[in-house]
Amino acid sequence: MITIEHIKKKLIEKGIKPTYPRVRIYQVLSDNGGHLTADFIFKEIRKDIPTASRTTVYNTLSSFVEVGLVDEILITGTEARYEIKRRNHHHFLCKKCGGIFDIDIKCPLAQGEYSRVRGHLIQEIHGYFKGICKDCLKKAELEREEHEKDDREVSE
Amino acid sequence: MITIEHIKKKLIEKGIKPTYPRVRIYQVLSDNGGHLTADFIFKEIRKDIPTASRTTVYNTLSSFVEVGLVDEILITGTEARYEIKRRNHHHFLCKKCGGIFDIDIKCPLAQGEYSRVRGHLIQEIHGYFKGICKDCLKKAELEREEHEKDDREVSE
DNA sequence: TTTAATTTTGTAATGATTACAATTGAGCAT
DNA sequence: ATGCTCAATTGTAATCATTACAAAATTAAA
Repeated sequence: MITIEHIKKKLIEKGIKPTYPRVRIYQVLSDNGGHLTADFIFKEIRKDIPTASRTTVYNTLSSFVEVGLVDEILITGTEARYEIKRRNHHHFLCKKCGGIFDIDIKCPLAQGEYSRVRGHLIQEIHGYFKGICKDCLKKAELEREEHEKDDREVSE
Repeated sequence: MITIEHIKKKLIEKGIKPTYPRVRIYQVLSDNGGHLTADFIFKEIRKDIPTASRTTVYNTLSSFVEVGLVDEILITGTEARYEIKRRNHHHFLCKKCGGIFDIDIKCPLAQGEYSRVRGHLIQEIHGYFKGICKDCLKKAELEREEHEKDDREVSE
C-alpha cells in the first residue's frame, strides 16, 4: 500500500505535476497488480472522479510510459495493458480464457540492460508467451475424462 | 524464390485449399522478407487480382497463423505484421524511424520449445526490442557534430 | 483578483480489424 | 454441357481502441 505522498514524490521526481487524476491513476496501477487495461483504469478512477475522461487516462498513461514509470504491454493486438515498471518478468497469455499471468524469469538478455545488438541501441526488451494456462489445462483434462466415461457407457 | 508448386504443396499439407489468392498471399510473404503489414500484402496482391478484398487477406492470414505457417507480430500497438514462421529470431523497432529489423539471437528460452512454466503450457514465445536503430544513431551523431560546429562559430 | 499556463474534458475523427450477407467459383453428379 | 452444393471471396457496414482538438476548468503566479 503506497501512500499518496509517496506517489506525489515519484511523479515530481520524473517531472510530472502530481494532479489528483494522475495520482489516482498511479494508485490504481499500484493497487491492482499488473497488466491493467486503460478501460479498467478509467472505470476505477471514475468512482472517485465522476467527470474523468478517457483522454486523461490515455494522456497520463502515455506520459508515465514516456518517463519510464510504467510499461505498456502489447500482447493481444487489441487492448494495450499497463503496469508499473518492474524488471525481470514477462507475461503469459492463455489462448483459451484470455487471462494474462506473470512469468518471473531471469532472461539473460534482459539482464545486460540497454546494450547494443548489431549497432542498434536497445532501450527496451519485451517478451511474452502464449499457450494454455494451468486452469484451462486442468479443465480440458476433466472434460476428456468425462468423454471417456460417456464412450464406455455407450459401448456397453 | 519459392515455386508456385512448392507453395501449393505446403498449403495442402496444412489442410488449406490452395486457391489463387492464398497462394499469392503466401508468395508475397515469401518474396518480401519479414514483418509485412496486411495493407502491404493487400496492395501487392491487388496488382494480380484487382478484385481482391482486404477481408480475404485477413482471413487468409489468420488461417495461416492458425495452422502455424505464419507468425503474427505485435509490436507497435497499431498494425499487426506477418511473416513466414522462422525460429530463433526476434524483432527490433526503432522508436525514431519506425523501422523494424531482424535480430538473430539464440534465446535459451526459445530453444526448449513448447515446455511448461509454472504449470502453464507454453506454445509460443514472442520477443521484441525497442530502441534507436544504427542509422538513426548515426544521423543523431552527425547532427550533434553540426551543432557543435555552430556553437564554435557563434562564440568566435 | 487577474492573468497566464497547464490540465482536463467531451466530442468527433481515425484507422485497423471484424461481421455478415451476397456473389462468385470449384468440383462433382446427372 | 447443365445443374447442384459447398466453400471461398467480395464489399459494405459496424466495431472499438485510440487520438485529435477545441472548449472549459483548474492551478500557480503576479
